[in-house]
Amino acid sequence: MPELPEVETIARGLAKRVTGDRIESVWLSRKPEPLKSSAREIARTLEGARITGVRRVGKHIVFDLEKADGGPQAKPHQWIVHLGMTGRLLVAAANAEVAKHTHAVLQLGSGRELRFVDPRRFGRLAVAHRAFQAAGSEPLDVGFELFAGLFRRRKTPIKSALLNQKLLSGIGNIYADESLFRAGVRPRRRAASLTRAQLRRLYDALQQVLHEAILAGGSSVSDYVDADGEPGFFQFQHRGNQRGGEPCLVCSTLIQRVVIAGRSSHYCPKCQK
DNA sequence: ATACCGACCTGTCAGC
DNA sequence: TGCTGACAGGTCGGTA
Repeated sequence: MPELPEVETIARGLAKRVTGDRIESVWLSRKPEPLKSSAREIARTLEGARITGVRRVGKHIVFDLEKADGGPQAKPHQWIVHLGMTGRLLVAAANAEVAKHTHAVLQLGSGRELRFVDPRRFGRLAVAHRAFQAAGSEPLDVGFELFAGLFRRRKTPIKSALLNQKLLSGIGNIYADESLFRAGVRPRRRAASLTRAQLRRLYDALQQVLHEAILAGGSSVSDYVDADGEPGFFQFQHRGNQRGGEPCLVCSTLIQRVVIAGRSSHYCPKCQK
């Protein structure tokens, strides 16, 4: 589900709830484990650590950890969570029912639990011991010149380029379509064929869309925390991303649905060139 | 080196 | 009600 604005919202919510808490113990499910690091390595890193912060890097959630052993010079420890399509992180009372498809449970010093639930198992857990970095540029930090340079001489459709995490980290199907709609650019256009003016519009649209979505709390982040507090359910207004066959909200032309790089893509044939 | 495409999983929903 | 097939906001590895 989650793209940059959703992950940002989730990370902020978690930061508020678990920063300062200590991880007493860790349970990881057997089965085909959705782990990038070994279960032993994850457990060893997390157990006994204090969570000093939670932040977003690309589509990853990074928990910064402090271990009792190291002084200020100690190497960093981080728990990295990628939610995939259906992953969720829940802060729950220890006695709350454990949801189906729960793959990890962290018992916290506060008596609560941090749980990772992921029905489809596209999510990934890992630990990192050096500053974790995304593969591509951070969409909210990248300047226009760098942004434009990413697409130079690239023959792939602009939609594919936007989804390529090695170029920009954090954009997914929804926000790619939405920013292309606002910029008036068809998703199949070869990336290198965009004019400078179109790149400018795409850049501005992307910034605008991401900021709006973060302000709205993500597109459809529903109850990512159960237990204590704010439900965090918002609906972001998509202008472009209607279903295929529905009329464009701007010009009433029927929205087309095509498949690009295996992902369904919606665009208005009249508004987008 | 680059770019498609299927595979990885489970759940949901429309249509019959 | 139950079955089938299409689809879901993501990534990876193999292949061309």
